[in-house]
This record gives sequence, structure tokens and C-alpha cells, in this order.
Amino acid sequence: MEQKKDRRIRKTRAQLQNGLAKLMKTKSINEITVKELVDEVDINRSTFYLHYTDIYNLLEDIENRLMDEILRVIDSHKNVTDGGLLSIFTDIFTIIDANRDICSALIGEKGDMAFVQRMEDIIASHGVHDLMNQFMLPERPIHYMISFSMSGCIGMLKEWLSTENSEPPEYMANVAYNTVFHAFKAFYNGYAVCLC
Amino acid sequence: MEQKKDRRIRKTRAQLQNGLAKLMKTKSINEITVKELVDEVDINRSTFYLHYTDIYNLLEDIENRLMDEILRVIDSHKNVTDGGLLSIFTDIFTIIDANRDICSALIGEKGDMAFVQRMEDIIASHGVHDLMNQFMLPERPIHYMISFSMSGCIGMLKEWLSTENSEPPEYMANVAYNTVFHAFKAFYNGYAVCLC
DNA sequence: GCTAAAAATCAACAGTTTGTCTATAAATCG
DNA sequence: CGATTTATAGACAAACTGTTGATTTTTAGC
Repeated sequence: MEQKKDRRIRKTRAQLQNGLAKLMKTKSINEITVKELVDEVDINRSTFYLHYTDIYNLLEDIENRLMDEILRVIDSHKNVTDGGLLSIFTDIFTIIDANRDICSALIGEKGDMAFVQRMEDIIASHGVHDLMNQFMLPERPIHYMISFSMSGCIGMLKEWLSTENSEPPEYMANVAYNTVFHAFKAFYNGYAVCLC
Repeated sequence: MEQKKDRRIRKTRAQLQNGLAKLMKTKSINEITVKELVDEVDINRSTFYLHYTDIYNLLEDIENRLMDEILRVIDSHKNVTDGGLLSIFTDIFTIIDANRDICSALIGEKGDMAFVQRMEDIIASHGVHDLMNQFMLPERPIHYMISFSMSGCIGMLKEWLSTENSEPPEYMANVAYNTVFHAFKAFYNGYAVCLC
């Protein structure tokens, strides 16, 4: 889809994206001005407006790149029948590990809730069927269970990103998968006695 | 602690806080200017700077009010020995229900990650001991489990706030408590066979 | 390599918001 | 009531914004 375009375009946008990621490590997104960013990466301010409308539009572009990457890898083995959720988790943790800087900014203290929401939606829409097939669960309260699990995974992710030299992506994918799996299983078994 | 101060001060700050909550329903916090807010509530711009340094400082004040309210209720029955987590959940869901407008803004799509983090920390620091006592869990991976559960609760909260005429706070507290409880229990039972 | 096209730079512009300042009017509490 | 505190009003320089037009540089395709 995305044409490769002019080399200058690719270079400029990469500079701006990396520059924003760098600035976001020192201050929150709302404090970052266009002028400050273009000074940082030594690009003319007019050039910025040639590509983006404002800082948030640039951030959107960065998020889209990440999302595209994740979606592409997920799609690449969607025909795998079993272990769907585990392999999706592995993919996501791996990609995030490769983009640690920007991801810790996006998911951290001064992060972007909309991005987190998109992440949750992706996991939910691609991974939940896997669990639905294993447990026959009633429609109603399962909604809360899904929200719980997806946000829970983000929480693990957040914790993982906040520590240096942390566990490898594969380990994290395992922990996340097992936790969600057991949570669903417990929910399934305990549903009749504890809820409603 | 908080002196009641002058009536004018209370009135002005309340106006600004309500005005921001109202504006946050239509646009994200970063797009809201001081000028726009004072026009909305018909207060002189100089007056705003008499109380707050900027919009984010005002938001901080709002969050602090909420946090104080939650902490006060939690403290009020900390001497209760059992069912600690459940009663904390009930308190929190009740207070949030009473402040639905501002809470859905803070936790929603364009919300404030720092606020969410504070909420998770409160639940974790006040409610986790309750679970620790019931399950003897190893120190290490339990950290991820705690993050998972706390973020999971926020996820439920988010889902709950996003729907009109939703379940009563007591019901939600029950669902959240049971989900966390069973997740921990499953984690405890399955730990040896599934992780590490 | 040459050339037409595209992109980056530069300087300048009006418009807005910001934060601070003074002086003045109004409201509060004792 | 009267002293004190707070809100208002207007003005100010400073910074950032978003756009424009003219110019230079780089690119892709032949």
C-alpha cells in the first residue's frame, strides 16, 4: 500500500518521528511545541507543516506505523489453527520490545490513552475467539471479563516496560497467555456460584 | 485539613472545575485553552491565574479531590478485618458513579494516564494484602499478576463507564472482586505447572 | 549526466495564547 | 461598619502558530 515515495520524505518523517520519541522521554506530549521539535532535529518549521498539521498528528503517524507492523505480523499467521492467542502475544511483545523507547512513552505515565485503547481492541478482536472456542461462556458478563483481560495485559506490558533488563518477550507472552487463560477458566468454572 | 477559605475561592474553583469537566466531554484536554475555559464559565482570565498555573494544574486539583474522597472512605473502615478488597471496590465504584462525568473523561479515550496509574496504585497498596494473606505466592512473578489485576479492574471500570444505564456499583464491585479473586486463585494453583 | 518535478529552506506575516503587571471595583469575614 | 481579601479590567511583551511566496536543493526517470 504505502508507496515508498521520495527519499527526502522518508528521511524527514523518520527524523521527526525519532525526534518526538526522544523528546517524549523528557517531557509529556502536551508540553512539546512544533518549534522545539524542529530545532531538536534541525529541520525547518515550514517543512514540518508540509507533512503534519500538529504534534498530535505526528504522534498519530507513529502509532499507525506501530499498529500496521503488529497487524501485519498477526495476519501473517492467522491461518494457524491452535495457539492463536499465544502466538499473537509473542508477536506483540516482540514488536514492542523492538520499539521500547516510543512504546514506554505511549503507555507510560504521560502516555496516550487512545493508543492503549487501540492495542486492547486489536488483542480483543484477534485473540478472543481463541478463548471463546475453549470455554462456552454466556454473552453478558463476558464483556467485562474481556475488558478485564485486555486491560490486564496492558498492565503487564506497562510493568514490563518500566524495568530495565527485563524478561524476554517470549517469557512475557507465556505469562500473559497463561494468566488470561486461567482467569477465563476460573471465570468459567466459578460463574454459576459467584456471579449473577 | 483543607480550610474552607473564602466563599469566593470555593465558588471560583468549583466553577473552573465544573467548566473543565464540561469541556473535556467535547474535546481532549490538550485542545482546551485557558481563555476558552474562562469564557465558558464567565470568569476573568486573571482570576484563573490567581488559582492555577495552567489547565493541567487545574486538572491535578480535580484529581486530588477525587483521590482524597476515595482515600477518606477507604480509611474509614480499614479496621475491618475480612472482605477488605470487596468493600474497597464497593467504595471506589460508588464514588466514581457519583462523579461519572469527570471520571469518564479521565479514564476515557482522551483521558489521563497519570490518573489511571494513581487509581491502580491505590487499589494495589490497599487491597493486595487481602489477597496475599489468602494465597501464599512467590515474590517474583506475582508482580506481573498484581499489575494484571489492577489494570484489569480499570478496564472493567472503563467498560462500565462507557455504557449508559449500566449495572449498580455494588454489582460491579462484586464482579471485579470475584474476577480478581479467581484469577489469583487460578494463578496460585497453576503456577507450578504453567510458569517458569 | 540532464532535466523537469518535487521537496526543503528561508523570511515574513497576522493572529492567538500566554503569563505577568498594575489599578480599580466588589465581596467577605469578624 | 471597616479592614482585608478576592475578582475584574486593561495593557504588555513574549512565544507559538499556521500560512504564504520566493528561492534553493534534491530526487527520480529518461
